[in-house]
Amino acid sequence: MKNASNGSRNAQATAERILLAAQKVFHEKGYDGATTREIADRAGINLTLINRYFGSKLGLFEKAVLPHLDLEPLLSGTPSDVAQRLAELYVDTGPKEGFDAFVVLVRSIANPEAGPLLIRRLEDHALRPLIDRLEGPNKEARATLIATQLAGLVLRFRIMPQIPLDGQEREALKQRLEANLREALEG
Amino acid sequence: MKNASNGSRNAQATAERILLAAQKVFHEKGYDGATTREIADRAGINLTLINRYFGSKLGLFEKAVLPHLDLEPLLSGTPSDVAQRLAELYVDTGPKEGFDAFVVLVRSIANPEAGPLLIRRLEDHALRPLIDRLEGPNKEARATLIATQLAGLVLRFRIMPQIPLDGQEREALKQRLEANLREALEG
DNA sequence: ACTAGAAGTCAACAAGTGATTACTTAGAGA
DNA sequence: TCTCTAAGTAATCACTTGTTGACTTCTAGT
Repeated sequence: MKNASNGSRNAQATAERILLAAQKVFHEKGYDGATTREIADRAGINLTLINRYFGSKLGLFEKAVLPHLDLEPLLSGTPSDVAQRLAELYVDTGPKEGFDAFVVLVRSIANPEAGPLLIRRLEDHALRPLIDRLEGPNKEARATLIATQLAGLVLRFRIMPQIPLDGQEREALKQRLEANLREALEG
Repeated sequence: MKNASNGSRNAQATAERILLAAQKVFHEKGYDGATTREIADRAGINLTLINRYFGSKLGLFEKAVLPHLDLEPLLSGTPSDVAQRLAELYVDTGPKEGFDAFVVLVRSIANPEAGPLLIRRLEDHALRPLIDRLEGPNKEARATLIATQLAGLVLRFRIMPQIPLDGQEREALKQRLEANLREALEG
């Protein structure tokens, strides 16, 4: 058989397990706080396989995190659609589990190796698509206003969710945010 | 003489030099990236003095950074004053030198020891003063909108200043931002 | 069944980290 | 001048981290 679907000794499946574990650990601890040993333990694989399959910790980071740093999928539809979608998504007092590349960005931006990669990726796959999506004058200014607003919300609701927010206040915030976003999107 | 004003062998002056060096290094590298050795070198003092005067790296962080994490000084005046001041201050394509506690916040938020300290401090000396300053309904929602917008701007202009912004776009951004801020401040 | 090569394991290194202990030196008060 | 305490220094520990090279085990193709 050419492609072993057996559980053990499957390089592709192993690499996938490493990627998934890496996403979780990078999400929780950031680049500096994440250790290759913890990633290996959570993936249930041997430590050295990380270097074998991804070259280095940074190589793993690039494969596990960078591709998911992308705003484009959220930008389809009318300005009203987009504003509503973003407000609903980013004013989120809910779960903190799972993997969020933008959370990883904030928690890894200080690292001198991961930081520049994240900034370039953010520029190419978040700022740029946002600018290109806009019509009318001052595209960059409006895109910046939107992007910075979203970045702040990531910090507030996904990184420091410990600070509670009343349900009514949350609704009010969502409405005001949506209005601001729509205005910036429409021009 | 009771208080030596001589250059050498002055504990207070030495502690001050350590604090200043620590601010710079924490600003540039964040909590994880900053090493006590680099702080000691830049301060021109012996490594062990850090632990003698501040107990630990975290103790130094608390003394050097936390007190400066404070939004209150920027909140005096009318809503228009505040909005204009904040827009001028945070849409800043200028220097990246010096010490900015909010930059340190972002670059250190991932650390499991420094992070919680920063969040608590931010809540008490940034969010809370902002809420208390507002009048009318939905104070928390409006304060959150303002705070998150400012946080995003810190990320955009003080942490990733590598991405340039045209002067005209910068002016447009400032105007739009100021309008948004004023609206949230006034209610 | 045999075997070559892929997949996985083991032990360890080299560098760097925060922190501690014991020692030396300077300088103000007697 | 002498001395005693505070200020400063040197050496090093204990630990973690990313990474590597050599070894073992499994499995697909013959």
